[in-house]
Amino acid sequence: MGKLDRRRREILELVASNSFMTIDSLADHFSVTPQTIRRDINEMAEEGLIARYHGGAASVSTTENTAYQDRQVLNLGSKREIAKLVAEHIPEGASLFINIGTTNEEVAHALSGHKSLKIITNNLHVAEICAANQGFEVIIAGGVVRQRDFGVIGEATIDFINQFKVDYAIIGISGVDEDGSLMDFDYREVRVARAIISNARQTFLCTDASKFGRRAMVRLGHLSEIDALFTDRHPGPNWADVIREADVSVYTAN
Amino acid sequence: MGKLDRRRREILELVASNSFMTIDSLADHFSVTPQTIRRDINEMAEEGLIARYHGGAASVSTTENTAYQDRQVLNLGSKREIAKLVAEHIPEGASLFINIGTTNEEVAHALSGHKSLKIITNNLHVAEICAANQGFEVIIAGGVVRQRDFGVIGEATIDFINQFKVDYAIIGISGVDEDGSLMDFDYREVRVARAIISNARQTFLCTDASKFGRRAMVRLGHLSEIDALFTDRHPGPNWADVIREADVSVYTAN
DNA sequence: CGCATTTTGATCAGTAACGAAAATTTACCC
DNA sequence: GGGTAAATTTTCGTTACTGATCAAAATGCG
Repeated sequence: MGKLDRRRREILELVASNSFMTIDSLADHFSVTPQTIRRDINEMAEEGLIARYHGGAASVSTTENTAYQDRQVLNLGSKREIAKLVAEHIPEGASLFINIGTTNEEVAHALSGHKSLKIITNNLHVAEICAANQGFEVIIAGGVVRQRDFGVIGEATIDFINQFKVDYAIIGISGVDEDGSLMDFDYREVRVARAIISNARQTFLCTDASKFGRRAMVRLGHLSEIDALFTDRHPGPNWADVIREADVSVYTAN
Repeated sequence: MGKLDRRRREILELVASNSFMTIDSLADHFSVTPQTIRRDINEMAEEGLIARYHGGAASVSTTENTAYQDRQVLNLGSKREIAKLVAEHIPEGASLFINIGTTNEEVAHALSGHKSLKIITNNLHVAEICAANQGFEVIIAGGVVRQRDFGVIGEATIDFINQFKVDYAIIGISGVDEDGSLMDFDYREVRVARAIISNARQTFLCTDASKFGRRAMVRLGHLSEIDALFTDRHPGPNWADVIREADVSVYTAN
């Protein structure tokens, strides 16, 4: 194989794994001039291997995006802020459960500032994100992987979780009812969440304020079972009473 | 919510799902001038929501690159070819174990042409890839997630796997010794692999030819326990005798 | 309604990226 | 080792993108 073929193959790989590469960064990487890279990516773009743009090249998206991916970027800013706040309340060396939900995945990212944590999760993405961290011990709960959101659910999952007792449970939710009931859509997920809560010393609920008042079918529990609520802004006066009665600490991101 | 917030949120979604968007295409999409889009994406880039490039914006890769990812693109071409070959030998509706290894992840990709499969894996990436498929039932084995390669290992994993009996085991390997011994580095991983093999009706070994002769410490088993070997090219005359005696079918990608 | 603020559009000089072509180096084959 | 083709670098005029600035339009608020 010639040097040129090898380089083009590697360009393809770099573009594929970084989703976008500038001409200059590629030129640096291979110690060649930008013009050489330009010739490479122009020809590869003709073959349809990559997408050419002014200043660089991007991968041609082979996998169509899932509904989940679309949802994930929804409200990303607030989710990140909530996640940062939660991470600040988790002490070094703690053990945690983290369950399903896009906000929880942002929490996993935000926790990467920590040095040492023990994390048990039924969320494939959380496991991936945390496993990349050097000092973390990550345990994934076994069971059926749900296509919708890469959550692991089922009886085996519950049994698995019941083996552990941790300091904190990080919980997401689909909706909070007017009376403070925590609601979700899938009863199998709810059963896992209940196992998580009952095996944690403290429970943190992480959800953006838009979930307050949103309806869902299955009752997971009640605000009074939660120790702290992390959200982007206070849910509003309608909820002040319920929150006070439930004795929940509220932390807002602004 | 203002018009601006809505637009920026949609920009984020567009950039995330297309991995790269030009200024002009965004300007067209929202029927505003490029200058407006420029302002949007510059501010979003400051917040770290997207990556700004000359002529457009790309999504920020949320997971930082690991040594594993770098290894993954190594020899990608051969791995893909091997994977394609394996996928052709898996019938519709079959049940499979898939274990750790980058080649196995390519197999997971290649299987996406199938309509209906039941897949049990101790590889986080394989679970993700397969779970994206509509007709697949994916089960992840629980246990400790190894940082190196996102494999799940440990006693709990073995127990979990022993619950199942499947049609095919798709196995990767670190090295094959001169006498046909299958070798690996981590004995915990080997124990999981052994559990997988003993609970499958047929075992397929997927590995590129470079692994033949490569040394590793822990003995996983022997070629004679394998039903078929899938590789990119024949390992060479040194191995012809061992392979014949072990009664292994060899499928090469070229 | 009218004022203040925010958001958007238009202009323009400066800069970064572009392709074409010539010069140079490298690789290859006999 | 010399000749030839391929690959790469150099150079340069052209095109495309950029940020700054200011005016216009839309929006929010009392």
